[in-house]
Amino acid sequence: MYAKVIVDVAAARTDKAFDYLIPEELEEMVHPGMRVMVPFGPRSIQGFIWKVTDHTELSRVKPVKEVLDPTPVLTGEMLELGEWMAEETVCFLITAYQSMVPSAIRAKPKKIIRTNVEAAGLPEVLKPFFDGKDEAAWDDVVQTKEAASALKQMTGDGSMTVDYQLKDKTGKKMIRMVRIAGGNPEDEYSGTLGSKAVKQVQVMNWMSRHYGTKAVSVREVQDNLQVTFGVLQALIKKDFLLEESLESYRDPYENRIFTESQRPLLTNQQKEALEPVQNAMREQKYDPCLLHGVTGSGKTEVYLRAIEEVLKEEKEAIVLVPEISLTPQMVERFKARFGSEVAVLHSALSSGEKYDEWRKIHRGEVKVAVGARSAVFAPFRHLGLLIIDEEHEGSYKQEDHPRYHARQVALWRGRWHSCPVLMGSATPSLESYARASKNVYRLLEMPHRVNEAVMPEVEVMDMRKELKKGNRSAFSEQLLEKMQDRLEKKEQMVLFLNRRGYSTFVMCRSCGYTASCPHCEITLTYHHTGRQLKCHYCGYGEPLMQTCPDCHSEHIRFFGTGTQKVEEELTRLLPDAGIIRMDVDTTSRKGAHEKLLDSFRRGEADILLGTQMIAKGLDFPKITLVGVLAADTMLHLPDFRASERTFQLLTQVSGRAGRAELPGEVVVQTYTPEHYSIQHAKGHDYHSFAREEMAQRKRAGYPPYYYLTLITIAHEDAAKVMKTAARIADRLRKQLSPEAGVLGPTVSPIARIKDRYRYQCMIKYKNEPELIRILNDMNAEYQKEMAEENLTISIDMEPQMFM
DNA sequence: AGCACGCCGACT
DNA sequence: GTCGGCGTGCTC
Repeated sequence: MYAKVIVDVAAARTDKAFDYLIPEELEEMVHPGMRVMVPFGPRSIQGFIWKVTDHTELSRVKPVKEVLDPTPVLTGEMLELGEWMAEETVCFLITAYQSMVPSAIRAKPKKIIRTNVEAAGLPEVLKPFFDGKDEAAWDDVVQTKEAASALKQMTGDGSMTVDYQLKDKTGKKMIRMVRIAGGNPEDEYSGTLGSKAVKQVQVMNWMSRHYGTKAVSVREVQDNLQVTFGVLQALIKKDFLLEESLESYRDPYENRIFTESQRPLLTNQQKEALEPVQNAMREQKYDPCLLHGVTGSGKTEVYLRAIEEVLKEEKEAIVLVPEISLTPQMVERFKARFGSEVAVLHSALSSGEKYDEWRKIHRGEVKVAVGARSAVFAPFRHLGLLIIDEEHEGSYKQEDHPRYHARQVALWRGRWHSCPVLMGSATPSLESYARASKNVYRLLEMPHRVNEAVMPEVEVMDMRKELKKGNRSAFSEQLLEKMQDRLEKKEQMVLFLNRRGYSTFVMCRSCGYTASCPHCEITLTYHHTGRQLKCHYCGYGEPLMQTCPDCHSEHIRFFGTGTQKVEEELTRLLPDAGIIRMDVDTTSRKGAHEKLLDSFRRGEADILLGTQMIAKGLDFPKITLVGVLAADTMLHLPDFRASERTFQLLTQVSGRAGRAELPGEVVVQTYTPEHYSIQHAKGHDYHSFAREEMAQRKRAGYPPYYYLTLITIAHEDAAKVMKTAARIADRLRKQLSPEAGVLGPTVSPIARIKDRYRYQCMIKYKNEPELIRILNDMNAEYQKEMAEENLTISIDMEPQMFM
């Protein structure tokens, strides 16, 4: 028998299956999807068994060295899904498979040197590394040239051998347990143990009374009886107790009690939305559904009810949530309803925690997986439902290889398992909305808020007028008045500004010099903490200059406004207000996010000021005012989705106001109040916005009318990038059908990142069956240049970002 | 991606 | 005459 193995080397030339002989004694236990160690050239590497066959075309194959898993880590479904992903996203097969398993199981083999000579016979330079043992770590030895060359000589004449030792990168967590040895515990141990061993008698009596012969964790015994481990050790030594270890999970939510609140009654529109999903589930039918429900219409409850149905059918469900709305509040709702049936996959978990959650799913110990993008690969075998909350979110698209879109993967899995896929949003992406309009997806509408709550009043402030009045602050007069009003009433408010830092750019007023990153074609942002200018792309930072480096004038001024500057202005304008600022700079520490929100919930501050991350899912009853300080920050980005994103953002943000009894109010400040995305957001009118935006897309030839593929070429040498980009564009124009449009090459919106110049080409097409093949051929042709000259050509099918 | 093989310059 | 530089090519 032979195994076709996909080896763990992400390179074009190794992007295929390699054949290995399965030794007879392993034949029974080898299955596709397991990880194996295989010899590969002079080294030993990891790989996935892709297929098992009884023949090979090759005359000489090496045998599989070691099987790493007792059961496959990749199911048959995953193996096939990976093939599809590799094809669709133009990535290596191994890259696709790697993205489907937790990083913890990608153990890196450690190189070990074993010496076959006596310590005395070792060269002086090598002696310290062995130090009495016959093993040393390869990485340590090759640090110095002398040792490395001595090593080379020793391995050359066979007096040393190099081995690969697989060490578990993240071990399973073990709990130390003890149990009473022998068949029957006694009633009273003071006789058997003697009266001197008071503590030991106490332990034995307590254990026999409470646990009989069952195992107890050492921790529990210690906590309950206030004894040290020494006491237990003595008992183990005397064979009164047996020591055991139990494999356990790291539970990030341990010590937290989730109380099931009263299950709310469904509204009629919720029932109507739920019904087709339940039907599809019962009929075991693939059925993609787009749930368009306004903010506050109770989409989450629909999800929860649909999952209840899945569990009744003894099937499993995946719930995808955007990373930033995967808050403890969100998790709590699922944990409260489904308890220990839920696994949570979250980027903030440690790699060990992620591994544990993954294993619970893999072993079938849980039935529901809630998580961000990568949770779409949860290794369930009997999926009954996939849910994608906030379906329109761009973060469902992975921005590095493999550049998959979780929505596409979810639909693929839904088809595989013949089950419904429920995509929910208050502001569906136009791609999905267009598909729903063409009945490719089933459209489910929930146009009303629960409890008849009214949509908040949205007021649009023209900041141009404020400027004319001489108001140069970040707040319009009206907004400031309303804020003062809320402070007096002791109500809470949220201020939203999609820009962190202090100011967008720093300019010299005398000569017009602007501070920009020396490595990227981007202006530096001033951060007040540390008085530094920072690049948000490569992390470069420098202290703020006192005088202009060009003309030496002292007229350095800040332009644009970031969260830090607004915070400063707020403390000046409203000195009595308590302010909490939330952005990547204040929430980078683990748990900081939650802490800030808790504090706001408890009413310890009046104003929550933040970026993107506060736009979603926060549900605080006392918020009666939401201010969007600069609605057009994202409107003028070089991205055809700019209007859509602005509309989505404004709608999400206004959804924060007035969710409970108190009516909410929204103030949107902008320099372009007439823009349709702002006007329709004001009117809470998704359909009109969609109609107008669709017309725009049609006119300009963008999705959903056309598909896009973005090709970005980057290199240190600007001339080389230009030349290569032009050659690629020519090539594509020749090979693609005349209907396909090739735009460019043009300079990328960010012309240089980390000292590399960037050009891009865009392909627009409707139907181009040969595209994938053509792109793969192109990759193959440039592969040499990419490997040798550090040229990168990245292919992004249906990109979400154009930077 | 590694890693070895192999062919040229500056040292004992 | 050797060590070691990194170009070239392969890995079942």
